[in-house]
Parts: sequence; C-alpha cells; structure tokens
Amino acid sequence: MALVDVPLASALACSQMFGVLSESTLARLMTGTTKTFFKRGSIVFGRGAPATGVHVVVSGQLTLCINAAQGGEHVIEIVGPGGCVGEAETLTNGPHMVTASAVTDSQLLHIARSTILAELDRDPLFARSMIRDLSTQLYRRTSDFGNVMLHKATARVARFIIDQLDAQGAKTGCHVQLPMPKGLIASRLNMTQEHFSRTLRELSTQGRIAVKGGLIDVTDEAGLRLLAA
Amino acid sequence: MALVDVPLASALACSQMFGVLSESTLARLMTGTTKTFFKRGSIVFGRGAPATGVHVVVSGQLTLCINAAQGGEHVIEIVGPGGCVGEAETLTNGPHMVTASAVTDSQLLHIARSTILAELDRDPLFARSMIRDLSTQLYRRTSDFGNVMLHKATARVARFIIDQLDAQGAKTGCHVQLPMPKGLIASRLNMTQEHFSRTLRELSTQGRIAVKGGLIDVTDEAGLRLLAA
DNA sequence: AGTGATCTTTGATATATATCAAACCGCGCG
DNA sequence: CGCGCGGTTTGATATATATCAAAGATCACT
Repeated sequence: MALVDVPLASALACSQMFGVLSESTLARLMTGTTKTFFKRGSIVFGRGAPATGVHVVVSGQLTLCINAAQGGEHVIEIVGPGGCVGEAETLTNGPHMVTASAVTDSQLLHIARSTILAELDRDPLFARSMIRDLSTQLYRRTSDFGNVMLHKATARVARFIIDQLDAQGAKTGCHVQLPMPKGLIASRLNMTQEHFSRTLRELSTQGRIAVKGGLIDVTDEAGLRLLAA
Repeated sequence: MALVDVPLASALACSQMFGVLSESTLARLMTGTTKTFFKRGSIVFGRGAPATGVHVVVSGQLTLCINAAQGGEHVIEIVGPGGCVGEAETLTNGPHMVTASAVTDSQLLHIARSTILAELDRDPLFARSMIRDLSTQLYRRTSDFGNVMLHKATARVARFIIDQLDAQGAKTGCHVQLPMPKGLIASRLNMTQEHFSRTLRELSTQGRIAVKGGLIDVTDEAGLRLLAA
C-alpha cells in the first residue's frame, strides 16, 4: 500500500473538475493547495463544521455520511480518485451537513476557500468548470434520491450492481468487484447490512448473480437490468 | 384568480437568481426569454425530454416529480414564485429526470438554453449567481435526501411543519397554511397520503398541533422541533 | 500458521409503512 | 337545494424493512 507521491499539479490535473484548466489557473490554485493524508477510518471533516475549502481525492476513497442526532448514520456518497467534496458548502459558506471520512488510507488535496473564490472571479473557465461540476452533482443526487424514494430494496441493489458493472466496464466481463465493505454499500442504498445480505442471497437463488465474497458474478444481466428499472 | 401581467424585466428581477444582475445582463437575457402560462395540472416538461432552458416561476406553483417506469411517482420538490427549475439539466445538457407540472395556474418565464450559456460566458456575475443557485439547490437536495433516509415519517412531518412555520414567518403567529393538497405533501415526504393523514392525527392527539382542513395550528412548537431533530 | 478484530450471514421477531376498500367531507355547479 | 367529485379520513390487512442476538467467515498482523 505504498502511496506514490504525485506532484501537486499533475494530481490536480487528473481530476474531473480541474483537468481542463489552464496552466496559469492551476498554478494560482496551487498557491492555496495543501497535500493532506488521512488514515483509513479517520474523519476529513465533520457535520456542523464550517467549510474550509474543497478536498480533491488523489488516491483512496471517502464516504459522505449524513448523521442524525441520535447516532444514526447513512452513507450518501462514495467518492474515489478524481472526485471532489465540499464544493456546495464552500460556496454557500454553510456548515457541513455531512461527515466525510476515509474508507481507506487516502491522499487528498485541500484547496482553501479563499483561493477557490478568488479564482472563480478571475477565471471564467474555472467558473464554468465549477458550474458543470455542481450541475452534475445535483443531477446525480436527484437521481439517487429518486432511486431511494421510488424503488424497493431489491431494485436498488440490482441497480447498484448494474451501475458497478457499467462503471467497471467491459474489461471484467460480467464480474463486479464491490468497491467497499458490504455494510457501507448497504447504507448507501438505505438499508441495513442484514437486509442487503439477504437481498444478495435472494438474487443469487434466483440465478441472477453469484456471490463469492466481495466479487459478484452477473449471470443474468438482462434480468438484473429489468429489476433495476 | 386574475393574473397580473408583470413586465418581463421586473418579473425576472424578483427571482432569487436574477435579482442581483445588472440591467444590461437582464436586457440580454430577456432576448431569449418568453412568457408562458400553464393551467393547473398541465405539464411543463416531462421526464426524458431534452432540456430547452430554465423556467422561472412568476406566479403559481410547480411540482417536480420523479416517476418510475411502473407508474409510481413521487414529488421531490415544490417550487413557488421566484424559483427556478431545470438549471441542472440545461447545464449538463442531459434529459430531464423529473417531470415538472403546474399545481395551480402558473405564469412562467422560459429562458432559452443558448441564451443562458451565452450569458454565462459573458457575465461573470451571472456565472456567480448560477453557482450560488446550484450550490444552494445541491445543499438542499442533500438535506432532503438525508431527511428521508434518516428519519421516520413522524419526524419528517414534524420537520415539514416547522419548515413551513419558519418560511411563512412570524406574520401568522403559530398558524401554518399547507401550500398544497395533502396528498402531494405526503408524496414529497415519501409517504402515502393515508400515512400522512394518520401521522397528522397522531401529532394532534399528542397535543402538538391542531388541524383544521389545510390550516395547522402549532400548539407545541418546542415539542415539534424536538421531534423534527 | 495463529489470533484478534472486523465484516458477514443467519434466524427470530418487531415495527414502520404500504395497500386495499369504503366511508366521509367540503364545495363548485346545475 | 341536491348532486357529483376531488380530496381526506378511517379501518383492516399485507408487506417491507429494521432490530436484536448469535454464529460464522475473512482478513490484517504477529
């Protein structure tokens, strides 16, 4: 698990949001950027804290959890390399509504709020990039919301597997590697891990998938897609 | 229910998003703006349709619904005067994921996609305004999402009433006027209208509220806030 | 290889919420 | 005035999902 020490600029450049920016913009952004490292399980920022800026994931994985006063907590998003967290809070200057934590050891970049704001005013291209990023996130969040409201657990699980299949591409054939512990995925799908486990079993007795640990074999993709719709 | 025929510019200017813009920006935006009117129950845009631009609500009310293949449908947002819909889809150029329909007769403005895009490039202030709007929406959507995932129906109802109370301000004392038929509110809270009805009754036997038709009397605000947390 | 610690499965049970069916109400309209 | 109709309430029942408890599996680390 050795972490390659990627230079700041190229690390920024391979994220969705910052990849398209000009050299000079990147240079100015780097002024307010610091490298940070979080060990697996540690908290990047907590609910209620003021947003200090945007975090970019260079390596590792973060979860965004929303947590109730009474200890309950739910994963609402899983962010991998190239992803950003904290944009909305940084821009509205509201407190964080979610807690971000590192699922695995993670290398992040932190870009200070003031740097972001200054650069938004300076570079229209950056503003456009931010607009694109926010729109995409809003679109996805809305889609997730609808998915949870509208579909039953089985359908949500089917959809999740299909999404993973599409995301991991044809390179794996019909195998899907679950990107994190099942408990977290369950939470992301708004169900308990017990229920998730049972649902997986149900799908496999139906012959749609075969589960071996964190590896899922999709044996009836069409049927699964049907369930997911 | 006579609709006042407000001039375009002042209509635009009283929306959150466009209110801060300069005269000249507004003038250019108006070039691509048309007034539209939708009768109660009619559809402004449907799921799957390409986004043609942004709609601004001048008067009336819209619902944004997400609908399943199997006919199920859920309100995810209620938009009143001054609000905007369709930004995310217009900007990502993806198809609409939600269906917008008029709950009451509604006067809208439609600003064409190309006009929006052109003006974003031209006026940094407009870009900033858009960024603020998107961030706010993302923040709110996330909050709603968390609310649905994390809290039980009673808590969601309590929260809704509290939100309405805060929104309608001190001017009404502790009365809240429900902004639309209970069935739609129930859907917005991700529950059936029957369940909503029962929950309201439960809250009222607990002495926290008193319901008379669409008017709710908050008799124990503190207790309600506690439930909502 | 052994050994905790974490993750996962399984079973029994409780609870929240949906569904179906019918009655009820307020209200515009003939 | 009565009639019909959308919206609301109520009751009985079904289903989905959570909770609690314990056993089992997996995996990092010694």
